[in-house]
Amino acid sequence: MRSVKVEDVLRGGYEGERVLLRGWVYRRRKTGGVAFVVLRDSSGILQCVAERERGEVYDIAKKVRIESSVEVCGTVRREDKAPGGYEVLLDDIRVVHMAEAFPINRYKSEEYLLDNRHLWLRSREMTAVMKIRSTVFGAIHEFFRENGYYEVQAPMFVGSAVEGGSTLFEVPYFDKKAYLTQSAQFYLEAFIYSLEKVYTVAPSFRAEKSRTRRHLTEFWHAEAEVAWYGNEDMMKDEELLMEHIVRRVLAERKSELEYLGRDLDRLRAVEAPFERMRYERLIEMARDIGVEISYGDDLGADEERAITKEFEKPVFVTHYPSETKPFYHRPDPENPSVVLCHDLLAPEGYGEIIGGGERIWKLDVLLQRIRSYGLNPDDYSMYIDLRRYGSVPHAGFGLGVDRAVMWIAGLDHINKAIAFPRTIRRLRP
RNA sequence: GCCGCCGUAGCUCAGUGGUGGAGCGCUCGGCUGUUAACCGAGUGGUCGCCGGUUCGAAUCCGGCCGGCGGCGCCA
Repeated sequence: MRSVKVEDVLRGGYEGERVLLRGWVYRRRKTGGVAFVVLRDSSGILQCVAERERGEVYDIAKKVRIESSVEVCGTVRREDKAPGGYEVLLDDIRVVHMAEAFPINRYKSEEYLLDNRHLWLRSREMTAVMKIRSTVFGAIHEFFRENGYYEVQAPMFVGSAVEGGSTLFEVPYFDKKAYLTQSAQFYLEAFIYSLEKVYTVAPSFRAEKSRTRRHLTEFWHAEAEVAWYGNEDMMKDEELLMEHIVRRVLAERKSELEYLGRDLDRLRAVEAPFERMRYERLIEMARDIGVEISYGDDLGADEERAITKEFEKPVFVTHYPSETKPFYHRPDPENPSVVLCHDLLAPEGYGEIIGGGERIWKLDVLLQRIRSYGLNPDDYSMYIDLRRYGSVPHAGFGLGVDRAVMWIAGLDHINKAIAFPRTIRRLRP
């Protein structure tokens, strides 16, 4: 007999029929006359009933431990008292593996769940998040491929820094030192001279000793770089990308969002275009709501939260003072003290999920910038070289995919958005 | 890097100077339909580690280790 999925039974497709189901024991309850085994598979949970008259089936059902793997056979019937409205009256049950006492029970701390993430992964909550995450990654690839981008791959081992400020993880590399990449950007810039529109989805590593709910040391980075694009061109693709991701999740993962308690109307509001706001205006706005901040300051976490709570959908912040951004951003020809860059801030206090902008494409300007930032041009020889042979205006961006998942799923911590989070204090499981 | 908090049974916690506890889990038994079922019995400990104070330390003091939350830094 072919096995069926829980979700298909719950849709009513097998009412009155005998079915085979495979899965894990989610809950077990027993009374004198019947034993209930709630079965979990990748598609949902379903109540199965064993009646005492069944003898051996009942004896097994009342003894099987939570999270044991089982194969069951029985007849599907409607039952209003069962979760989901259907249940299976068992005529056979086979314990594939009797689980040891499962260490996670009704009482659980965040810390314990992180220590046991390999087991907590099978919870309904993590399952919902992982399904949403899968849809987000799929939607990213879908968007880029439908819009003329080529997918490329950049190295994870690098010989020197990409951005000056961020901290690098150092790893032994034979008789040399290597570093783990913090961004594929410089490599993507090399690809635009042949492929013009490129993207990559890969991990980035940052050795920042950040202790916040929005930071991972290893995070998934969706980055793109496009020849002949300016700052505004790039933002147009980004808002369409974010709209596409959110629409996909709403279309395919509604029940998972609802399980997580996400307010769907907040996501339905995410439609392009997004507002563009100059950094200068943002500072004024921050002052209007009582935040003490002066021009040239980078936005603190409190300020960012306060401001993004004012918005219904993501908002672009542009034209930051050049000293608050990395050296490679192109200065605004109309006001060289600011750069043609943008951050995309997610609403509801989630904050920055994208950083991007137009790159300096003229050799002399780039060399002058590198020097004025106190950096060594030798460390950027490849990057500089790209400005010597048919340089073109171009722009790019990087999306923190885990942050996007956190926002879309409405999670309160980024470590709930990734299966095995790596943070300053957590390297296992 | 800075500030704050926590560490006692497999899990969640109570115990704040005098013989280490409860609920859940697990094991056994009971109950004719449960909904994180319920009832009864049993099981379960390096009180994070090291040192100090004391007649006596889970409890007070010092150091260390591990973790959590927040800030700064960033996607």
